[in-house]
Amino acid sequence: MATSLPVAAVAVDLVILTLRGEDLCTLVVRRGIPPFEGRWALPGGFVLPDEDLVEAATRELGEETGLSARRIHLEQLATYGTPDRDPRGRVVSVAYLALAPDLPVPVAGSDASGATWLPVGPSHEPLAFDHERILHDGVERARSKLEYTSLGTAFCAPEFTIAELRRVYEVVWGVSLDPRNFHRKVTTTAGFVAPTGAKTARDGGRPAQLFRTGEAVTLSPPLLRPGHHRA
Amino acid sequence: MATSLPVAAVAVDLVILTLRGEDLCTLVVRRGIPPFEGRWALPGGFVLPDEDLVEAATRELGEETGLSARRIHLEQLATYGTPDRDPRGRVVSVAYLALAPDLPVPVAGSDASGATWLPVGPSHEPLAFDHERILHDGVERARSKLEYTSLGTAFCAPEFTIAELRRVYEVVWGVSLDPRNFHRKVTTTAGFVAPTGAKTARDGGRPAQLFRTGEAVTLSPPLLRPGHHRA
DNA sequence: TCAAAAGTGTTGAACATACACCCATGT
DNA sequence: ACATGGGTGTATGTTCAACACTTTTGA
Repeated sequence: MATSLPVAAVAVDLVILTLRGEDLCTLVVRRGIPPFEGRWALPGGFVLPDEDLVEAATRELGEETGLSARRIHLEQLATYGTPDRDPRGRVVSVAYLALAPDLPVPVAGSDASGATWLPVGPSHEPLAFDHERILHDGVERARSKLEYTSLGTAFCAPEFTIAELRRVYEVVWGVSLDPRNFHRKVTTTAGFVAPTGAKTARDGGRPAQLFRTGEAVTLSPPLLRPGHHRA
Repeated sequence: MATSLPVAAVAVDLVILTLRGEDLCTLVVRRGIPPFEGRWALPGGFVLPDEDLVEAATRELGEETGLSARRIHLEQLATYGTPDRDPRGRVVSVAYLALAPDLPVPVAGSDASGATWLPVGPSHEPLAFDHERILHDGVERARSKLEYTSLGTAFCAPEFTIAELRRVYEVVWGVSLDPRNFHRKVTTTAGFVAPTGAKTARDGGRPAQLFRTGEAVTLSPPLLRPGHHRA
């Protein structure tokens, strides 16, 4: 290719969402070098010369969480390429969205002096670059996908109870759902969840059946109708 | 930025969808130069050094259709960056999806020896590069968005009748909808369409009210419940 | 007067929310 | 026994697909 063609550095950035306690959290790393030194940023890095985009995202995900991408839902979110978004030069960043079950405290990446789970909310300290916007888009995508797909199971451990799955929706949407109707809804929707046969009493009370993620399912009508649930 | 950072050319490609007769069509240009010389390809081009991505897409849209991006819905679709997707070198392409009303026959772009509206179907000659996949993703996105947003109006002229809007859904989804229930649904959904007060009899029979696009609306439940309609 | 398309009214079925009620376990 | 959460049954209200019917034009 001629050098006259316009070029840019291509990066991937990750919005990795998980549930911790009562909060929806995203993984952030402390920047150890300028620009934005000392600020939190989404994990990410440059795409290698012979690497596919999703490969680069998978690699970064593994480096940051220490886990293989198996079991972790990963999808392309959007691409951000405003000319001045990175003071070092033209960087086009392809953002990926990952949904993960509650993971151990992350290990620090090589170019970051620390990593943590940041609760997503109206008031966290602003992220570096345009990562605030990327995070916002990622959370919106997750909320929206939970509404009309069976993706909520991506936030759960390999085996989970219906109550644990329900908590996912309650935290992500900030609503309170009726346990009985929720149970009926997800267990009667073909392909949403698959019973393992096992039971657990880890949540107290009567032991609950354990389920695995079913096939990916599109819901019509959606699981939740906005405005029909208690905040 | 140091030259040691990985670089790629960044392009935008456009999936421009419109309705012509009974077909959903996409704009394609005949490639005048290698690679893939003589094959149909999606319109697109490289992003200029100081240009935002959406700016580049808007510019290409204007060059190809001769129309300003006003009135034409444009949204980012996805980004394609497999290392070998372009034989000339590493090209990362950000695809945009445009939905347009029936436009005049397009003008040929500067680097293309012809342009036409290609009916989207199971059997058209395959497009250049990975554009077949991009087109597929674009059509899927359009189908999906019609289901749970009021975006169908983007396929209509500035003023349209409910019957014309209904035809959009029937063609895009390949179904047959009840005119009376469809009418009720879109006219009673707040913000979907806004009456202009005018009437037209251009479709024959009793004159129909004319409407304009309303605010963008998210539908819950969706406009169509799969499996509830005739093919 | 007839054909064609717009638009309204109505009804039976499907579905969702709310909640009464019973089940199975730990303490 | 009782507290805790799991899970089923059921009534009441809403929404929807189907279609009978009226309205308004052109031929």
